Amino acid sequence: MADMADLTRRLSDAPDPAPDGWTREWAPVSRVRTYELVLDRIETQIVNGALRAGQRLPPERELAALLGVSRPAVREALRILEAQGVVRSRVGTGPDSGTTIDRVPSDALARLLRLHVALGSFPLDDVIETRVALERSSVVLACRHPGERNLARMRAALQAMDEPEISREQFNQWDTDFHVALADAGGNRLMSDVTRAIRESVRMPILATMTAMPDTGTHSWPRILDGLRADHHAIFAAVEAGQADQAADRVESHIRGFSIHMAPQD
Amino acid sequence: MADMADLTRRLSDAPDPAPDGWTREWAPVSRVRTYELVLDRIETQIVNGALRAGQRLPPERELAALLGVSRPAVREALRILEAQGVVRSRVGTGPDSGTTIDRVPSDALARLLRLHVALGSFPLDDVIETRVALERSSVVLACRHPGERNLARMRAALQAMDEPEISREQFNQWDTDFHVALADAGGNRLMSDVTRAIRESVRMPILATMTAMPDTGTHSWPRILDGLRADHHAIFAAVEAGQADQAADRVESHIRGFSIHMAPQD
DNA sequence: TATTTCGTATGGTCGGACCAAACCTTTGGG
DNA sequence: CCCAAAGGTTTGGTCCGACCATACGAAATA
Repeated sequence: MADMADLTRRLSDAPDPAPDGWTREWAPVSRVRTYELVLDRIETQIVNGALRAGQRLPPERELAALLGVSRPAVREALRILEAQGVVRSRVGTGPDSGTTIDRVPSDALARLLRLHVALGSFPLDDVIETRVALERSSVVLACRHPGERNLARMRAALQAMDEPEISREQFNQWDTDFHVALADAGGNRLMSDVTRAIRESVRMPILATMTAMPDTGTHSWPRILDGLRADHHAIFAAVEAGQADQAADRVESHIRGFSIHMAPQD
Repeated sequence: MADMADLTRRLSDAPDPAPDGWTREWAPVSRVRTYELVLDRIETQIVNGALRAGQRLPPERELAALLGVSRPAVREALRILEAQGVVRSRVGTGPDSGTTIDRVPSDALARLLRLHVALGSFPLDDVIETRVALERSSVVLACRHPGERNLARMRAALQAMDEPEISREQFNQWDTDFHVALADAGGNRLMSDVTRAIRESVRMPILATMTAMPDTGTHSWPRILDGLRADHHAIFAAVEAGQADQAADRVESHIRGFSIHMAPQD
């Protein structure tokens, strides 16, 4: 509990900042919601380094009492931290029980981007452009030390995507796996997490584009499919051979090549 | 309310998926928390496109009744969406009141990354590497259409950083502004938001590094400061002149050059 | 008509209660 | 003495109901 010292000051002790020249009673009421105060307090501790991965927070009831707020307020703050992959709550009395700091950012990132891509917070072209930048860098890193495990994942995805009767859904799934493995092979956790989040966030738009493709003709799905397969094999070959520049260029043209078929957002 | 059709099915109506061969009563109890069900329901509507930016959600009480859950459960889900910049809640009765869908991802991204960088979810080297990749791309884009407004922000930051007696804190602040303006000038919202989030997430580590620098000697703060100033002016000149490759290289060497002074994470 | 007042819808906050899970302790039998 | 069963304790999960504060809109009033 020594590290929790800052949590023991009641939130109400923090004086409201009164704007210059205004009397205290005419100062704007605190429109800061209670859970935000709790959140700020915990986040400050984390940024200060007082709270570290693996550490336990006080029980909800105790925390609420310490901060002078209600349990729902504490819970709302903890829910947010949990959704951010910063905290994990477990019932019971064991050493793993209660609320502890843990760091699992990738799902949180993916959720966040998925929602905002769906909402159109980011133009699709911007997402594509960012994806190109990140996957280029990832693949360059991957060419140095790909790691047999990630290479195996890519091989499995390649083989699955070569299946003659593969559906668009299945292809899309394996394509995601391929690119995620590629990003992981780069060995950069942040780049990999963001890349995975972006790839997953465009999964639905990509699937919609694939589904809209006709079964015959120049821009038919079978033709596109063959092109994508060839792209993947070429990218993989370049990575395996350690040809960074070539791999990066192939990834870029692969992504851009498909994206021209995607309709702009409504 | 037509769009809310899917929200009118009570959550309890969804049958628990019983594992194959297991009788219903021996099936594992739902360890899925109630707020997650609410969250999934709303997120699905967003991804499906049934809920769009600007639309209003039903009042909390009504939503709770519709879904057959308690108001705290609904509130926890809404708090998470609010922390993700997906939703905004306002009291009152006006047209802007209640909970509406709005999209402000940048703060949410920044918060998320800041916490995870502080927690060491990402090695500092990975953060630097990602920052290089994104800022290189940003600056290349910025060279095409910088936009007078962002150029002006950069000029202001440059001027402020040239102040002879500037403190490390102030310099760090203006440096952040400079890089954020640079990212904005690229015109790519996602890249800009992620870049800003990353730059802000390393603000504290960078400040700590600056503060640890001695006042005299080869690696003293005054010398480093002069180098950083020169870097910024060179980057700005390249952007203004539209020399994309040069600008990108200068940004990269600027970031890497300082990062070698940063201690690895504990 | 303009202004004030009051009602109403809505989120914000709280306290309390009970449940369920998980571990720990005690108890009792062998 | 050991081990299994039973019960206790801690902790998060869920819900209910109440009350407050805000902001708008409608009704009453000058």
